[in-house]
Amino acid sequence: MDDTRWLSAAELEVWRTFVTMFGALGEHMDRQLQRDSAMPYTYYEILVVLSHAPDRALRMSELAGLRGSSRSRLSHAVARLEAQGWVERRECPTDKRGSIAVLTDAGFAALEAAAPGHVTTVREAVFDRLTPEQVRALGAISAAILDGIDPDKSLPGCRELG
Amino acid sequence: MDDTRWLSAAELEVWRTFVTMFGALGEHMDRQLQRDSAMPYTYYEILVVLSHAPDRALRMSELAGLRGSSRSRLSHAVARLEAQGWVERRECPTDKRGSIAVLTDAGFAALEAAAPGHVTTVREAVFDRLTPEQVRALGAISAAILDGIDPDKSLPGCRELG
DNA sequence: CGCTGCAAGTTGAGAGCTCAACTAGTAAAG
DNA sequence: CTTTACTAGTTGAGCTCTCAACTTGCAGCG
Repeated sequence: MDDTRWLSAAELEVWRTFVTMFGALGEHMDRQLQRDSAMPYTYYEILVVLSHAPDRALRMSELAGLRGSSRSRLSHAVARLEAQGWVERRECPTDKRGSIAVLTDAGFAALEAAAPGHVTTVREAVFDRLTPEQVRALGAISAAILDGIDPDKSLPGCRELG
Repeated sequence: MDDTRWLSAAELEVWRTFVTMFGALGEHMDRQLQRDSAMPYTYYEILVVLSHAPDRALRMSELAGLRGSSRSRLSHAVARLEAQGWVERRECPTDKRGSIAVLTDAGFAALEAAAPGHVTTVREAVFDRLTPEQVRALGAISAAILDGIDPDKSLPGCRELG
């Protein structure tokens, strides 16, 4: 029954540190955006993705895919963003089921206002604290873990089939 | 106005990969525990900390400190765990304001039942995917980031003040 | 003792997320 | 053209978390 491969003491310590950092960093980022720009991190990310899209518009499902978010979550989020006037929903001309989310000027302005504070927080909390080597390592480690969870979501360069 | 130190292209890519991994891993861990053991990851962690404490008991504030959780959050969580019969609340004999959370036998049993699946998930998602060197790097990186966010929470070995 | 200030913990409202239905439209097969 | 299967997206209930009060008790000072 118990063929569980438990963690070694060293692994356990790494895991505990990692998990703690995980929670603290997420909270830190979220709190900064909430405080300074009145939006949760998730919504910031939606605005970012939309702002990079052609015409600042994307179909809901594409947006969900790019963000690694569920349809339901995105639907709730966009409803909220629409109520704030940062995003608009339009009908999709080629598929009547579809919905297209468009970043409004107000949304773009909100993003522009929020970005400096956010980036500064990222820099101070992460990049300023790591050596260039560690930054590279973090990228590789993240990609490896991501690849194991959901190969579809991993960035280009994955060459394994299992 | 704009003396923001923006991220370089390389940094941005690391950040995006990291954030995506962040979200995916959290969701992955949470879903596994929710599915197999009917508890969120946060609650699992509470049970773990309690199980390691002397007499499987801790004051609320100590528990909150060890878990890096807010008092409010812990209070809600323990209320839920108490309703499930996994934790009991007792009065603190030395401080009538205080409350002591105690892990029940049922709670311990639930933890024992949940642990193998959880550890296996951690191993498969993280440790099996990284080289020993990457594991060490991850520990160092996590500690460095954690240290920057809240020095109080960082593990022993922090020797900076400024 | 009687204040004032602070710490421990709880509570309730509100926000975001998940999960499981559900609506509506597309696509493929007969 | 109808039936069936599937996809896009939304909705509502329930859960956890945050934030801001609020209650209760401790501690120090007069």
